[in-house]
Amino acid sequence: MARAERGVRASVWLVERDTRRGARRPSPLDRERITAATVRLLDAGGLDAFSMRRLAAELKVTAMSVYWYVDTKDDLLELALDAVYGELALPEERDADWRGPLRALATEYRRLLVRHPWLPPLAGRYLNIGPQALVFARHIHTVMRRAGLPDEGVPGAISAVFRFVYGYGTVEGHFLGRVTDSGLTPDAYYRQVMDTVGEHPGTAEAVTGARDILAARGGATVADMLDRDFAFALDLLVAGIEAMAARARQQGSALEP
Amino acid sequence: MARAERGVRASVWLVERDTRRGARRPSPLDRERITAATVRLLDAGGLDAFSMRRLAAELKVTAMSVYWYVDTKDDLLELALDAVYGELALPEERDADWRGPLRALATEYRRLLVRHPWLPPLAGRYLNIGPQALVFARHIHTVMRRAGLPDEGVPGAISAVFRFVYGYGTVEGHFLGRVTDSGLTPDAYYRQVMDTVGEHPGTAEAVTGARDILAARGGATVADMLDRDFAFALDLLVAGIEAMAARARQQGSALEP
DNA sequence: ACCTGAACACCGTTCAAGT
DNA sequence: ACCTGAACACCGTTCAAGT
Repeated sequence: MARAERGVRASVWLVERDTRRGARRPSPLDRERITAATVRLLDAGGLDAFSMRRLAAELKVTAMSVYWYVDTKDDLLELALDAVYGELALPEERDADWRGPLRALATEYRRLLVRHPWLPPLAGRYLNIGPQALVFARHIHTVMRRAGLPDEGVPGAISAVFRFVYGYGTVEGHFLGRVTDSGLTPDAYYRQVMDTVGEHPGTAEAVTGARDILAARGGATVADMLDRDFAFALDLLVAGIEAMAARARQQGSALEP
Repeated sequence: MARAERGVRASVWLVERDTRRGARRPSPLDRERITAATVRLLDAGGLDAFSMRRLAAELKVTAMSVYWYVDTKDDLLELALDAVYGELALPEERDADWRGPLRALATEYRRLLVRHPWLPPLAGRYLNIGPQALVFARHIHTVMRRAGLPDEGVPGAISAVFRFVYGYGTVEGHFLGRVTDSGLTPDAYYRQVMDTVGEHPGTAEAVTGARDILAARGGATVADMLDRDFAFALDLLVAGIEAMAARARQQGSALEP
């Protein structure tokens, strides 16, 4: 594999690739196949359980063969990271309004993060400049620029929405992962954690509030709660964008003679 | 160390502790000292570089001594996680308005995440029911309940604000970590990444937009940009909360005769 | 009660060697 | 051009043994 010679090695996506693959024989290995196997293993076992050796075993190959196609484990994870961005169903770019597409992007991103709980740590770790990530970023920019915000406000508004979704999806994904590990239903697991926390002297006080909230919501499932909170937060963010856009319009017109 | 006998082992904070420490002699080891050393090592080298063996070396003790005080590495990380929540300077709870305290909590949390870039992955991984985390959570609830939102909206609004801060601080912390690794100033690093990305065929197109944004902001430093975007997002969120509260008031009065 | 040493089953990665 | 095997310097954790 060609190696970057100079400067900071910032990402897989910034090193030239040899074009030497002549498909000279049907090798079981290439970057796509390796990346796909990586995603499969990450989905099945999570980030901690993933190793180059396990990947090699999955590909029925010796541990070191993979290193012909990839410089380091980090590079491989960066490839897997970008690959799953390709799963996002992106809305039509020509939509007139910004609200619908923005909600669609946020919802898709949330689903992606929950489906691949290993994604958030990687998305935080690397530069996210792979082709699929860039397409996603472009969509986000296009949509947010249509919201009527001042230009300087666009990056902040994007952060408000998509850092929120990132955080929300991260925590939700971990929660559901623990649920799976426990072998219980989400609701049974939630109740069990609440009970355990409630029994413990140091933490009991903290749950009484949570219990009240739960009761006030009238027997909704955990999944319902997660959906409702997400929806409310998204409504709040859309309302916030509208308010900031209105504020900018007012200030703009106040400056005119 | 006493072990949890039944149920899902969900957290260090849910196992009874023996009260057998009689301070019978000035041992160099106890939970606090071990936790403090863990935080020190995590701050210095990050999560990946941290190991039980390195920690033991730092404490001038054999690798396995630590296991007398702590069941697993996970438990230790959970202790470190909660310990740093104790660094948060929390606002007075009796403040009349909610806006100031909410901004203060968000800003403090952002600073904490950036100061300890190993914190986000751990905060995502564990249950966050340590004593310090609970104090923080109680402050958040108290403040948000004063914003005039309907009760069912409070969890969603908390998510909107603090999942955003979580995501923002995570990415910011990683960025500044890469800056430190590069040995460059934040601005030089940022320029270098932009240049490298701009030179690369696959990614070049993506930066032209970013360059324009940068130019439109008129020579601000990277640190300024991060602060401004965060401030704008926080304004947006406060405006969103106000809008949702107003909406609830309207619907409430519309229902009256 | 607290600490140690040896051992087990793993890691990522390098490097020389095979075909 | 692609794949292998042996080796290096690590991991977290168990377990029997020391004081």
